[in-house]
Amino acid sequence: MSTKPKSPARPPSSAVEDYLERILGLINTKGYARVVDIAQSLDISQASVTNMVQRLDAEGLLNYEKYRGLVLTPAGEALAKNITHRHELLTDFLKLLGLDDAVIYHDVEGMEHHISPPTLRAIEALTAHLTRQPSLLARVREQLDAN
Amino acid sequence: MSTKPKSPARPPSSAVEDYLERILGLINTKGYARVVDIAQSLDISQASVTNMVQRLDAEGLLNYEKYRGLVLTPAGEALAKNITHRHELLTDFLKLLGLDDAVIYHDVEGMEHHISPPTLRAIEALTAHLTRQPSLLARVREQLDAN
DNA sequence: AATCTAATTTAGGCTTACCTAACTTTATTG
DNA sequence: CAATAAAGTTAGGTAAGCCTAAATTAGATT
Ligand SMILES: [Mn+2]
Ligand SMILES: [Mn+2]
Ligand SMILES: [Mn+2]
Ligand SMILES: [Mn+2]
Repeated sequence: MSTKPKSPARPPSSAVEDYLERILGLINTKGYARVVDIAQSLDISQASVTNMVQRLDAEGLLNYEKYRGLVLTPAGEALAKNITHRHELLTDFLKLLGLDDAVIYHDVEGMEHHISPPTLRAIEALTAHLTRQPSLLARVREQLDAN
Repeated sequence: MSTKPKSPARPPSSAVEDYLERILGLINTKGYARVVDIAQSLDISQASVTNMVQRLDAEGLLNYEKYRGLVLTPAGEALAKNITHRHELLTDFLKLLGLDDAVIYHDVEGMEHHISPPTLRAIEALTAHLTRQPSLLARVREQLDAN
């Protein structure tokens, strides 16, 4: 059987992607993701996190037991890994250009939600090739530092 | 005297940037931007456009005369030119990678709102240098076409 | 000038995604 | 094991951005 389409199945919102990305990150580093952890990590109130977690449960992206905890479903984990991949690839690309880490983080956190698969693949390929062209990168950074 | 800060002066939302960008575009191509033009062009209802236009007037980004028309203020025009610049630069960059026009348009329309000045300058410099490296670009596109 | 039509505005609603304050449940600890 | 503290939930709100339907205004047509 195929996965059941809850509705027309809109693409996940930026907020949903950010929650899933962070939940996966917390699970990978702490072993679990409690409401209070997610709230601190995203700088959002616990009440808002509870609300979103219940919604993600209803949408089949995670299993949530009230007052207990949560685990990502296969669908939720797939989305989480996907957004994480976009985040990492964009970060790698911008690092090549010698940008400040804080700037990179801020911009990536927004842009990651608007990159389609073809664009992602293109930037991935470009990043790989640029890594083998330190001379070109050096010239780019040189021009940037000159202002 | 300086321009008056209406409030803490948050950065313009993506919606505000999209409206301003489109209004400037319509003025540049048709000479004017009526509510009905903006609505058609953004595929948003006329009622929503009226609402936003009144808000942009209140925020000092354009001057609106009810039932008549609108003109961008210097502040609104500056913002409009700025977002337009981000749009064009990102488009130029992605065009280098040989992506489909529709994909480029879609992704740029989202990403343009999340690019800080340093990142924009870096991509600008990279685009300039890549333009002089057709061989590298050819290799990148080659790898992309191979899947 | 009265009428018809296109453009615009207003009124009333909806959804997403956040908030604070108050309450409940679970975990810790003396 | 009762009391306190921490975590989580619920209730009630807000603001941005959108919508449709029902006025209203302006411009064009007879
Ligand atoms: Mn993000
Ligand atoms: Mn991210
Ligand atoms: Mn846009
Ligand atoms: Mn744009």
